[in-house]
Amino acid sequence: MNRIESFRKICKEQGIKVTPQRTAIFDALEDSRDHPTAEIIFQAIRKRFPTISLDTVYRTLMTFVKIGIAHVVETQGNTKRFDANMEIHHHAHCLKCGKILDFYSADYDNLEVPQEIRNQFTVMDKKVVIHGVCKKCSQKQKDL
Amino acid sequence: MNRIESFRKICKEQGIKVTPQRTAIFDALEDSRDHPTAEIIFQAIRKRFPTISLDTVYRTLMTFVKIGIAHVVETQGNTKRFDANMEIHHHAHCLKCGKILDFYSADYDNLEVPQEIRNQFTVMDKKVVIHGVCKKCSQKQKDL
DNA sequence: TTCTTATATAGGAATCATTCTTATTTGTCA
DNA sequence: TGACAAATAAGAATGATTCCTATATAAGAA
Ligand SMILES: [Mn+2]
Ligand SMILES: [Mn+2]
Ligand SMILES: [Zn+2]
Ligand SMILES: [Zn+2]
Repeated sequence: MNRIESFRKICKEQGIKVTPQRTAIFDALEDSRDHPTAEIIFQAIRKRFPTISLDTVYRTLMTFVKIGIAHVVETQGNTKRFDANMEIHHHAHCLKCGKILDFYSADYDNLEVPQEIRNQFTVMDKKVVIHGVCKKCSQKQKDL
Repeated sequence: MNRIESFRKICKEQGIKVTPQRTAIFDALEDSRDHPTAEIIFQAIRKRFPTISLDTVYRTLMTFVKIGIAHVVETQGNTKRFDANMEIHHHAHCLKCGKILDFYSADYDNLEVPQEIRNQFTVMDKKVVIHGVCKKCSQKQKDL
């Protein structure tokens, strides 16, 4: 079963329609491993889909989050960024250029949520976020 | 040395002026343990400081981040939230009401950043973010 | 204390991100 | 092949943040 077939299946299961827009947005999101914004997805799709509206992109991405095939990434910024990588993983953010890198760590995954929190929250997700400056940006700083 | 004296000292060290606006904003941020937005700080200060501008609040909060006396909180949302709690700690977010709870965990703090990331990033900060639904919001759901 | 000047602020306009409204179109299923 | 609920396009509206610039002021020098 290829990507598109599996997407159709998920839509069926969730009772939402398989539209060309949704398919294109899903495709674009899966293709990019770099946590794109709605605007970036919009621009990417526009080439082959000149009448698509930015609103549809936002709406669709949030639909994907609701049905569990995408995540909104935690950021300090004012722009939502989306992630189609649904494996358990963690993020390293560059505070200069905004790049977000995925990484995997069994140690991190196995951390227990403290009892104190489990008493007060129904936990759905747990993620480690690392802030720093990437190599490229450090280099740029030195060059000045 | 009280809060205001220590704030004056930090400003001196960082070479920025001690203005009544900055003092009031710092005070308001320290008073709130609930990760307020710039708008909330603005409204709180406005009472005693009727001419303060929202722009000053934003600018000042970002100055505090730059000189290391505040953090921008990681969120999925489109509004910046600020944190004057500079101790090492972690966050639990309620996805329904947006509440952000601090928590402390030596286990979390002691996690090593993977070599893979240290090779590519100068790490400045590491934080665990837990997503879930708080008690109050779960209750509300049931009541419907 | 007074003067000087680099910084900071107020206020409003501008910009960017996101959501809403409504008329139209289109998957889906009988 | 319809019927109809759901989805989309387009543009307006809203919300968050930043920019512009004239004015005010903190802080060090005299
Ligand atoms: Mn990711
Ligand atoms: Mn906190
Ligand atoms: Zn970078
Ligand atoms: Zn809640």
